[in-house]
Amino acid sequence: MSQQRHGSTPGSGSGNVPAFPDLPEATIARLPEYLRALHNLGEGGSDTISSEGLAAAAGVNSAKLRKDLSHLGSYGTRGVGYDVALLIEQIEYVLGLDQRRAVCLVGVGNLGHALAGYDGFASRGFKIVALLDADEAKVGEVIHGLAVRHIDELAQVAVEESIAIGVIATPAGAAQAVADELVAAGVTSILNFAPCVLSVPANVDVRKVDLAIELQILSFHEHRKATLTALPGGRSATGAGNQEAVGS
Amino acid sequence: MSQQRHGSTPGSGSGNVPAFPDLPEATIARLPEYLRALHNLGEGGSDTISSEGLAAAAGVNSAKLRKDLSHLGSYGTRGVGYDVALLIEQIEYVLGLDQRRAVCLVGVGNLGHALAGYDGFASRGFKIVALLDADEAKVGEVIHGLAVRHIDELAQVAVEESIAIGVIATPAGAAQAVADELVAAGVTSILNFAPCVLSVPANVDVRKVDLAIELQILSFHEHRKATLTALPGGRSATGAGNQEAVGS
DNA sequence: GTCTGTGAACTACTTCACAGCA
DNA sequence: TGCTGTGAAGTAGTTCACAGAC
Repeated sequence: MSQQRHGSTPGSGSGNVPAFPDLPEATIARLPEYLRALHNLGEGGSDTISSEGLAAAAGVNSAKLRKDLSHLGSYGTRGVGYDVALLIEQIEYVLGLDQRRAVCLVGVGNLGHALAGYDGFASRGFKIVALLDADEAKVGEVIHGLAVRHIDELAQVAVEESIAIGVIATPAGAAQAVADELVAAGVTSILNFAPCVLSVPANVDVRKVDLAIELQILSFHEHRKATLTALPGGRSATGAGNQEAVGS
Repeated sequence: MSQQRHGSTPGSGSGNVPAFPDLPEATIARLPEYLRALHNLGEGGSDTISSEGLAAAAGVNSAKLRKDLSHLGSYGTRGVGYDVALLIEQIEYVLGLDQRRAVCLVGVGNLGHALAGYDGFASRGFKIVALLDADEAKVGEVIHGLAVRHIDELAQVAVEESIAIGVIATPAGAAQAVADELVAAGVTSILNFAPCVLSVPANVDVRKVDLAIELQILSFHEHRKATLTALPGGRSATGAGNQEAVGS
């Protein structure tokens, strides 16, 4: 959150590895969107794309896009645009997508089941390599080609499969215990679908997705729109912000 | 961020409807968290809770919580804390949860199937009242007590069931067409799980959840942590932000 | 002329620190 | 005294507008 420094070398001019850019959180959250848009454009055969065009494809304004990309370094050409292939490569590098990251999923209930088979993970470089559950009745069940193992095997699985990211899809009551076990097993990134706050050490990153919260936020806006249009001085229904994207 | 006025009457002394508070987006996104924490506390039997206590339960700091709640009005007592029941009622009112909002889900594939059965919706006041899909093979299938109907019936369903929120869980290629149909049917809030940008009129609110993006953000942080600890001058793994919550 | 990269202005959000009420 | 509510200060993020490379 503090200073932002782009691609140039850091103080202690070290090797050939580009210094790791210190990107604003908001930028990081948008890079995956740009990447997806670029992949779509790449399939369309374009070699280069203007900030205006890419911004439109990603649903942001062009000034924001240019500033975001400028944090990665200069990969555009003035008067021309950005080289699609080069930019894809660069964003994938920064996001760490050039290395395959193994994911384990804990909790194979209703939601976990769907996540286990979600195409979007595999198609974007993430592979679920282990399914775990506390319920003995589920252990052994094969879901999308992977057998469910018992949660007690977590530590062993984490080592065997070099788990990078743990996904928690258990009920809220079990989530903290699972998080503790993930942390103990050396996992430092957690995606939490359980509706609860997790407490973890400072070096562990947690992201939370709560589907009901999203609906509640929409509900607020419905309520707001209804109230404003019903009010005497109410202006036309053309409200404030729409198209809020998720991401901290 | 203009005026904040609590439950009392608005300027143009109209009816008994309290003026609708103009809350910052960031605050809105946190209200559901506070609500969940309050419900947990309420079950524990507490009548009042301090900002410190509620903040801890919701995973934020207490100054932020107090400022957020102050936007709703004064529902705390200095020297004591907040009345749990009163605060729950107030937050539910603002979020529009006192009226039941009907949800329709379009796309009953892998993910849609899970969403149809997701407990978290029902338990927090949202009822999925219709399932729709373009695939004739799926039409008629009963999922969690609800029969799948054909997407062409959308307009009819929207009226019959007074749909307030549409959830899109189709593949990316179909999402824009579905969004257009939802808008045409008068739906003004959309939750989009498809990995694509939707374009909608200004009065329609869209929120997007992209599960792969969440993983990519975590991947970035994994990459960052790995790079920093590997660097000569690398500081200890105790990184910057963790526990990022989703929400714009 | 075109379109990127970026200082500067602006807006939104967070945190501090304390006045003031119970 | 204890704790809320809130101005003021600080920080992060966005948008503008234009210099400068192609």
